[in-house]
Amino acid sequence: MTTEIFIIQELERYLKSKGISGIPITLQKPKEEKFGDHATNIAMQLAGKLKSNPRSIAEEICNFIETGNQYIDKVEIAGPGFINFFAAHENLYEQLAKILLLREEYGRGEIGAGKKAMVEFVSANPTGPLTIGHGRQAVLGDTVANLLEAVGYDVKREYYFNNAGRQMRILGNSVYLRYLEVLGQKIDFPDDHYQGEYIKDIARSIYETYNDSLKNDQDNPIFKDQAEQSIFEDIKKTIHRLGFEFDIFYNENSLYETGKIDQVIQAMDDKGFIEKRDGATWFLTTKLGAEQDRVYIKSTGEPTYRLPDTAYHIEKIKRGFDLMIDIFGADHIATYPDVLSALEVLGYDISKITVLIHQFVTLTENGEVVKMSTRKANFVTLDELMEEVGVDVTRYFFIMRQMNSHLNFDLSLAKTQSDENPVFYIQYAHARICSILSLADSKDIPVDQKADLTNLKTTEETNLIKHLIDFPNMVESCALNYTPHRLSTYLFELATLFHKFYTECRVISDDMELTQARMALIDAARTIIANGLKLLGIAAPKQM
RNA sequence: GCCUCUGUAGCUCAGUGGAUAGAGCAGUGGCUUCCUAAGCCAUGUGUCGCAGGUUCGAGUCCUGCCAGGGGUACCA
Repeated sequence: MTTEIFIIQELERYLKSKGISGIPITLQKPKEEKFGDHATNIAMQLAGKLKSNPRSIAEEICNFIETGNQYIDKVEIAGPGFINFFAAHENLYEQLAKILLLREEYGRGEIGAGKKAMVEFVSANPTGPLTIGHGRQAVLGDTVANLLEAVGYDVKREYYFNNAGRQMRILGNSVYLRYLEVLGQKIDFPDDHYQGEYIKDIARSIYETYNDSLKNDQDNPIFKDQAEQSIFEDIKKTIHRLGFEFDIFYNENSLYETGKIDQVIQAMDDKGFIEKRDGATWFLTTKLGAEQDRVYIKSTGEPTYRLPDTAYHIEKIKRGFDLMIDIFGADHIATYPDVLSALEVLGYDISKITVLIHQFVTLTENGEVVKMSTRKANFVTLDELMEEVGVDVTRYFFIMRQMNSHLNFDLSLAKTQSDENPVFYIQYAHARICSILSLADSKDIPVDQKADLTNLKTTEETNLIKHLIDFPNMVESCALNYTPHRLSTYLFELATLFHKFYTECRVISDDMELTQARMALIDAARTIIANGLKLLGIAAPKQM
């Protein structure tokens, strides 16, 4: 039982006694200390309903609920009718002890227990190395998955890809042309082909194996296949370096092989949403209120992305997930509504599908915008970025901003001023704690599980405790609202509170009781920082 | 044109319909016989793009407008 839960129960008891229902009880954390630890606006919400003024309702509530116990110290009415609750310290200590008991498990929840979730992200076709744009999506997807796991879901990370089609043909031909170049032929390399240096590397490795035996064999699948294999290997290495693995690589091609694509067309036709026109097959989205119809199969016989995507989502639904998350970049914002509406036409429940859109990363270096494109060669790869600034900084930068804001990644700043980065500030708090604990250890002062926590009385100490015990709420809120960036903000604030505590309160002193209590406190802080950083995929170093 | 994201301090950005809108960076000045100064403290900065509306209460929700990003292909 926490103070928060106690307050909510008391307020529910009050509403019940008045025979009121349908009023949501919301607690908020006041920004200022003088307004207590929790506040509710319920009196103001009730004012209209009870035809009374908020302050007198608030007074009635204050008299109704029990105070002076282990949960609430006192209650005050303020402003237009806020009821401010001051948490009893007893409960703070109780929650703090819980952190030390549960350790790595503290912050984990049960909301998703027994449910299966899948997060589909990155999903870049194997035409080139992962770029910084993919990096944001990779970190976002992995962190969302971590958060869902933390609240109990069984989560699969899935990468959907297509190794057929026009782009892949161009990729194969790009390799072929570079291969001819290796053979000393002068070639005319088209603009729409893949310009990157990695294409030349692949061509050279083909030359090393086959010499010039393929020079008149432009259509040999070896060019595309070698490129795909080599590029995919690199992509997997990059992902591994970023600190996670995909559970499933789902090949779009399998949907053709098993006839799933044809089944979608057939089913859509049965519902009357298909029409052949101008040699193409159309999805009649105008029947659903759209401005124009969309092409399913081009006159060349090739499907557009909508068709396989729809088949893929049907498969996802059939695989029995309770929650399906798609993560797309802003350039795909127009692609998913067609897929979802097709699923609805076919009678599938799309309420379990959540589409998260993230905005682009703008890369700047020396104040200038660096344009990124896979086909043109002037991109900075995710690998190069990690090389420059490290994995921890990379992950932190990508997660620290809300996903639908445009992320400005200042490369020169990340390179040259990385020691002023907030991620080091958080890691430093962790390292400092480890340092104190190891010093205590060398003096034969162990962390005592039975330390008397009521010795923690200063403002710095109680502020730190209050923030620490908010961690489970934070994790749950970040997971359910898909706001992973808030976890980074939370950890930054936690580090601030710890550094302030460190400055004001000496941990190891002659007062053994106080020393033990403070060691318990910093041990709890270390645990929360480590748990939080783990969710972000960032290391918690013991020393820096 | 239509759809969509964004607009908050000099810069980069937080901000769950609540109380006097915050942090980092940049600037200035201070703090270390003592557990890591990668730290702490002090100092100043706002037409929350503009105009209406809803509400007891709006940076937050709604409408319109302005500016920027991204879509609006028989590309993905």
